[in-house]
Amino acid sequence: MGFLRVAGNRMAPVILWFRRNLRLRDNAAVREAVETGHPIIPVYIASPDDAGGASRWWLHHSLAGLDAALRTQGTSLVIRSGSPPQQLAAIASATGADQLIFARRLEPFARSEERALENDLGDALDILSVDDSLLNPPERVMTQSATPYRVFTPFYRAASRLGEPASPDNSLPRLQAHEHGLDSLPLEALGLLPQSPDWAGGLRESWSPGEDGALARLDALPDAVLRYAEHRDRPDLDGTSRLSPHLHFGEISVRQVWAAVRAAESRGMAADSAEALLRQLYWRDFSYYLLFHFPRLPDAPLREEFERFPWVDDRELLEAWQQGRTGYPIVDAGMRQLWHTGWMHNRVRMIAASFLVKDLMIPWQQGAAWFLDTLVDADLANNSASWQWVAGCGTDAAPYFRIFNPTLQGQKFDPNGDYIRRWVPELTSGEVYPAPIVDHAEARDRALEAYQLVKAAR
DNA sequence: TGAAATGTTGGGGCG
DNA sequence: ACGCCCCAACATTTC
Repeated sequence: MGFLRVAGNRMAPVILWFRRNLRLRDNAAVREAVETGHPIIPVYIASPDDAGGASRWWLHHSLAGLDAALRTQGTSLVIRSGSPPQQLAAIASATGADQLIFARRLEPFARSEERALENDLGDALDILSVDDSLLNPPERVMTQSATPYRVFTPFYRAASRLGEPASPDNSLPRLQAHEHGLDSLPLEALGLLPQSPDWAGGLRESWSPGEDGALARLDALPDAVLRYAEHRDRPDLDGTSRLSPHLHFGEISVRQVWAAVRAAESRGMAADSAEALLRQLYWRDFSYYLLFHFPRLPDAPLREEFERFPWVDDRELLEAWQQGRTGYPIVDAGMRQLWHTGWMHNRVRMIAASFLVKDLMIPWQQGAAWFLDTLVDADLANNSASWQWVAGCGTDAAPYFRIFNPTLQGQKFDPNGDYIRRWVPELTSGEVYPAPIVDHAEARDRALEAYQLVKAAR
């Protein structure tokens, strides 16, 4: 494309629509916008999935960080709410912009947004959507018979054969500002922060949202996950990357994470740890892949026979689980860590989820909804795929009869009890701790019995 | 990226 | 010395 810097700069501006890619470095949409040589109007439009209390808190700070970074370059983020086609059309007609650039998203509502955009604005605007969020776009990994994979391992093999991702471009791009005079909502107007009460104290202590915070976490990666293969299942040890919320909001790219792992490997991180960590990135790809190919993933079981599973709708038990008073220390510790910090160790997520779905037989969708509301890394694809996996109704092999014993899991993965004592202080303080709300052995039998109905219906 | 039930083996106590 | 039993350790099967 010709690059002409016209005196006085009368070139039509480009709209750069930020979505779940709230960073400047190694951002394909930013790169495309910069390469046009045209002035850029950075835009964010409040979206229906700006949902979930903890996630909204994060989003506020991530947007604030992006806006601050843009302001150091003499521009700023135009913040709107409403339907993207309407808002973007209004911006285009007010500024004479003739091009729109954004990173593609894979969630069902986002895809229909993008279709509407193409329909409504495709004639007036040159629309460029780029693949940027995954190692591989979801269409690229298919079976021989051109159907989507349903099981992780074959997916992983096929995706790995496509090679490693490109090296990230970690330089800070320069965005040419455009004098647009557009209205922008103050960030506060989006109402993303908790008001009264302000429950975000634990979140503030635990996290630094935004691209700077993400890069700091990435810098800490080599130390944090040096022994990932041995430590990743130990909630008492702090051996995971804690990158999930940064990745969810696109404050860093998957390529940057990949490169950081490879770099750590070349400086002494064991190969098995590096591989295990990279494998997690493929799990993330797989979740989005499943959501793309099976858009009902968030609400309907992929194994249809589970529609007849006799789930129990019990508000009191659900609340006991949510509030961390099930009487099972490892479960309660996890649920309290979640409530306090907006995050839960992955091993404990599996244990807590298994308890809800199998011991209490409460529908997995209710657990998924709670996680979406309380996790700072709340992510429709990862959350839906993981809950279906735990519930045994997903495509992957996690048979329903695999039932976690919360006591054994605690002994195995929190052998000294450090984790449970940290989050359930009454265990040591002598305060009253609830008796188990169900007997695990009985609950297990009941769940297996219920599973017979599903099997018989198959 | 389970756990419990059931089966098998082998060492050691003991009559 | 030998067979019998107990039971822990490990393996396999089942849910």
